[in-house]
Amino acid sequence: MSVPRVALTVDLVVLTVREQRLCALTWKRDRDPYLGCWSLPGGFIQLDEDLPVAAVRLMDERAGLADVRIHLEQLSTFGYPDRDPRQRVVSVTYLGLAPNLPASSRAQVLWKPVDVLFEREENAFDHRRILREGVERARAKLEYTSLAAAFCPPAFTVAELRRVYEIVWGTALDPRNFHRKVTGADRFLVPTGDTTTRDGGRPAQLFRRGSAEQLHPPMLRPNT
Amino acid sequence: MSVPRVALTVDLVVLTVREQRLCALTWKRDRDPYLGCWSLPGGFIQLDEDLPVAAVRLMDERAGLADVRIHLEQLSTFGYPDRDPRQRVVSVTYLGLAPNLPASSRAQVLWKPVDVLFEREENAFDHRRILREGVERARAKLEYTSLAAAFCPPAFTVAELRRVYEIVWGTALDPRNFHRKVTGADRFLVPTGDTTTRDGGRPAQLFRRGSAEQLHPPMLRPNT
DNA sequence: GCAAAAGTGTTACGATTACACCCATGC
DNA sequence: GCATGGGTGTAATCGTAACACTTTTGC
Repeated sequence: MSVPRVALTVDLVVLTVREQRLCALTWKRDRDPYLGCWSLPGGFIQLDEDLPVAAVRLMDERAGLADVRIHLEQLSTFGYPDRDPRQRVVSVTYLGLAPNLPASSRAQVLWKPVDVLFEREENAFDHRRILREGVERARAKLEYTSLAAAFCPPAFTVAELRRVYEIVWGTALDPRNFHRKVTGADRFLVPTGDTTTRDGGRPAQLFRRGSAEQLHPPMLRPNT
Repeated sequence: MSVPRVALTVDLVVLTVREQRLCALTWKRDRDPYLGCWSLPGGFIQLDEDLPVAAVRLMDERAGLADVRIHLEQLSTFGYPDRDPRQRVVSVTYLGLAPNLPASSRAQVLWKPVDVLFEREENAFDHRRILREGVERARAKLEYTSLAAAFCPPAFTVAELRRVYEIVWGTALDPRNFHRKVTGADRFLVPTGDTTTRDGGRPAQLFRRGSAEQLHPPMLRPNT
């Protein structure tokens, strides 16, 4: 049986919160097509490699985030025929959520605020659309999962967690109600016993992520 | 540049509600591998064809549901190296939700209850896992979208819609609270002006789907 | 009349909101 | 002391769950 074969890439939407903005990891293209435009880090899969394995490998090779335990999940697969002008390329996309870390030391790999990527800079292929899907997935998942903590360092305060929600959603949240809700959610946060004054004011308790993956009840975005 | 190429299939999880059960469309394999086992309808993509286009084409060729306007959305992509014993095949999967219709007249294509497929019958490839993902997606989407109506005929009663929820979720719902909630949800249901006594008892209003895609507020499953 | 299913009213409860208020630190 | 942010208490409101009750048909 002879069947058509296509080239298959894995492309990564890697998000973090840094300097009060939601940022994505970008790769500045140094060859045609789309020379000089930003693209998402990614690459071709190998023939003996499962898709999540390829995503982890490319997170190392292209994003410079090796050995970082970050959340990775599959987004959509894009495959309309002319999305790459050279040949038929189908792309399986993955979403990664990372704490605020330096990216690769390569100048080609940079964190950029997603609003800048959406509004101003020239993008390669259909990567703006893929980025938008990743950002929307992240925004939605903060509501009903504990993934906001994936943007935080190992120990963090309730206010730092709240800032993640506020920055990703772009909305202000009441600090007092937020505190009550996240500390009351089952197995979301585990107190470390330490406190910090790094945010100023009265010392705040430090927490680490609990075992919960789903939030009961969910954190709902205002005005929806 | 030489890159590895893989064969790409689109496989379909097509669900309906018939005879009080949630059913999926199955294809009985007539050749090796997995001769005699059930599989999901699907097939290889063509080189000049977008993925959703291939899904629609296969819905016709393999599922026998041409010209039926059913909801179609992408599920995951599966690609671990040995999922097909013959060659590296990556499968992009789609979920389709259909009203209760006869499938193809081909004996090879049959509606089967999903609980039977999960528990008893021999499945080909990893199609049991794909089916499970489709069923879980459908169950989750009934909560916050208007997709339950995709299982109903063009005009339906509130009780018929409720039975869809009850069968897909496997839980009983209070008919009175359900009625209030769905008729109150913004643009979910539009009265046709007609009534029917096909369910017995007092005549029930007939509705068709409104323009809402998201439900505000959502329909929540009991006990979760 | 009686069974069956449609549809409405009502009350109790749980979660969310808005905001008053107190607490513990740095300076 | 005073500014800053951490954290608790409380009352109004909204949505839901449970269930009594009325309505309209077929037989």
